Amino acid sequence: MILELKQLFGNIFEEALIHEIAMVSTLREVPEDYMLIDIGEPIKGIPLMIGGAIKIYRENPNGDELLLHYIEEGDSCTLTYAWEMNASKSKIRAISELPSKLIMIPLKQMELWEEKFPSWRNFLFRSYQTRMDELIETLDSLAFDGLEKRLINYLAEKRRVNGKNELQITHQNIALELHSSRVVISRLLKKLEHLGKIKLKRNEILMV
DNA sequence: ACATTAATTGTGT
DNA sequence: ACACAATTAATGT
Repeated sequence: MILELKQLFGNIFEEALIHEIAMVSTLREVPEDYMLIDIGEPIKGIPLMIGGAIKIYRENPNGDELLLHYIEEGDSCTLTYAWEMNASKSKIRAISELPSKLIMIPLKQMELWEEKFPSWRNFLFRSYQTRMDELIETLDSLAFDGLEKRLINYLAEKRRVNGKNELQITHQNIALELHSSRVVISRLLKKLEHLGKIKLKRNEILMV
């Protein structure tokens, strides 16, 4: 685990911190499509992403979900940290998009580190900031963009995260993640296909 | 190989 | 949004 930590965080964290992290944390590897935490579950710790990608969802009381953003290697889920203080129940759902590797840090240690290691405070702060920026971005998109633009963004982001042009996904799934309906997504995708932006197959979308 | 069923996608109203 | 048709994949016999 020290190896992975040094690789990704060697420049950010001091040696002593890396060792402390390695002492108290556990390395987890999860397959694709694995739910790491669901809404309402108690938060056990904060993840440091080593590899892969995780989708973060929000859900309303009716059970409608909405994809908020991804976290990727080098990221942490600082949102969790922000509200872990008061309520220790998760307000989000996290599902792996790819097979992923992550280090789970128990909550207890983290407060100590804030005092002890400036680099840790820094990391939290920076991570927090980028996360907020991302959230604002998706919020803007929700508020001001039409569904078509959101769909295009979604596809582009998915291609980037997966690193390939063939996206294995059903229209129904896209509809759920964007909080739309299947029919609407199908129609928009068809339109995009006619525009030559994508090619549609069953269970797969080819980005051009 | 064939029939049946379920899941996914396309289209009209 | 709803209903239905068409297509494709999965499963059993």
